[in-house]
Amino acid sequence: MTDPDGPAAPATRARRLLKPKRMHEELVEILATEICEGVYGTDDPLPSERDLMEEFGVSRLTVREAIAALQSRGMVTTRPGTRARVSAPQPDFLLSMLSQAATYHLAQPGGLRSLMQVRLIVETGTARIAAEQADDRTVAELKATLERNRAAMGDLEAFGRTDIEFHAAIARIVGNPMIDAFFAAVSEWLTEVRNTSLQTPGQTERAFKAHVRIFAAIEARDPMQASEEMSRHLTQLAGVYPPAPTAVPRHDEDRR
Amino acid sequence: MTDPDGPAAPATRARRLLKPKRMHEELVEILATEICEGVYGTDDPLPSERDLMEEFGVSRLTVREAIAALQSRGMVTTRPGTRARVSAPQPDFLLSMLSQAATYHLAQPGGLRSLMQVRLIVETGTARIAAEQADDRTVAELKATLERNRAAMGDLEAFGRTDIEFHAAIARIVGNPMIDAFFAAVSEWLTEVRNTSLQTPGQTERAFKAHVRIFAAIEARDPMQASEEMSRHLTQLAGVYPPAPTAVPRHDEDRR
DNA sequence: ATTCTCAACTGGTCCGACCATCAGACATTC
DNA sequence: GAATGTCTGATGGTCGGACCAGTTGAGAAT
Repeated sequence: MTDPDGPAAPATRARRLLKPKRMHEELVEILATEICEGVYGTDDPLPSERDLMEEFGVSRLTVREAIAALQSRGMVTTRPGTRARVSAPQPDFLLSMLSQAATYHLAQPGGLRSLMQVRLIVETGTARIAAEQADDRTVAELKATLERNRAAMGDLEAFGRTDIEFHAAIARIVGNPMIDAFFAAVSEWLTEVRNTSLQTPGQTERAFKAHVRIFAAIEARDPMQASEEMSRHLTQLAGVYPPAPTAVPRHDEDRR
Repeated sequence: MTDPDGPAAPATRARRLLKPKRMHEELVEILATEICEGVYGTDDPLPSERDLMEEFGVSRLTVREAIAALQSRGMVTTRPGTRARVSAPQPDFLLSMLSQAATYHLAQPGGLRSLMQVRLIVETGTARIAAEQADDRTVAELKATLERNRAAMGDLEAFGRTDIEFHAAIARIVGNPMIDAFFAAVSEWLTEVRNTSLQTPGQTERAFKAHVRIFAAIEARDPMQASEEMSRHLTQLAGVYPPAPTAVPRHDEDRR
């Protein structure tokens, strides 16, 4: 970066085997580090493109590529006519990025099993805390989602949607944004799997009955019972989930 | 994108208030969607820059910015002389990106409390499963980490490190990569907080004793006891964690 | 004090140029 | 026939220049 004539000094043997880092990547690292260290706080503008070009002795393309990369990570926000500004992390953004990883891992052997185990841990723990912390208002809200779930029997799409709402309402009782985000993410990642499993004969009835028992335990402020009912529900659910998917056909070299 | 003469049709009032999307962002969306849909599988090359320029009628800069953005998200890998290739999600990469968000949220009021609650849920659940699934080999490994933790008494840095190892060994008993990743991430995010709390008089002794009790429960294959001892340990730990941090000074407009 | 104008700053996108790296086809050697 | 070397075309990395659209703030006008 301070030596624009080449990416590195004369290459040693070991250096030949490593991928030389692109200049814009170095600039990304520097700027990202400064952002994380608080040199630039949220909503602070970064230096202008022209200033960065001059300071680091690189072309405008290199600067723009670095800004595009930071923007792509949600670290900065760009607007025509003004400098890029540091942005606060957005949960939506992070979840969409995790989705790609999640989708990939769900396609690996054992991926769904791993996620269901994590889900079992988190949702049973959440149900327990919800039963400890529920008040009359949150119980009423949870009951409303249960009624909507009941009304959706016979309509698979609506049942799946209200199923998600029921689980999310339990998370909302706890009032922890990280748990809310986990619930939202998992329901998105499991969309296909859920739709498939709900088509199993009798599965919507079984799921609804489990919801009724979970609700009753939370209404009764019984943490152990809530945790056990949720555990039973998710264990039964895991039993009707499809086996690990097989490899999907690969795209060939031609585009279309 | 299909109309390179301008980003949009004549602006309506509502459109004036929205941020016009940059062309390279549209290209990122198209390519990211195609990657997620499996049009390009892992290790498949994307079209060349020149092909993308021609197909979408944009400049090379626009294409390069889009590729830089995808690379920054870890979705593609670039190499001079060959086309960008789709890469499998790398856990290290995702964790480092989540770290920025986590660090930000930990600095918000209630952030640490939220994380500790999630940690309580996940680590008690993990301890319970570990007690169910432990065999002689994994118990011996856990015991080894406990002995190293004991040997580190009096050396705060080493105690903190072996503390992490002890918790990670519990996760390893379960053998779920997502849980392993969660443990690794949280230990990183809590580095500062941990170092501070271990300086509380008597805290290393209390932590070590809790580890002994947790180990005894897992050795005895007692899930309920393991879960309870972990819950006690983390609850006590949360009690010595520092209060929410105050706002940090902002970077001013000048660079240095 | 408020509003308007304008110039400077800033980013968005395009084009052209040159150089380094890679991969595959073909020739040569054993 | 298999292994190795050479060369060429494809490809990416980086630079510079150009032009246009958007933003902001200082100064003028009311």
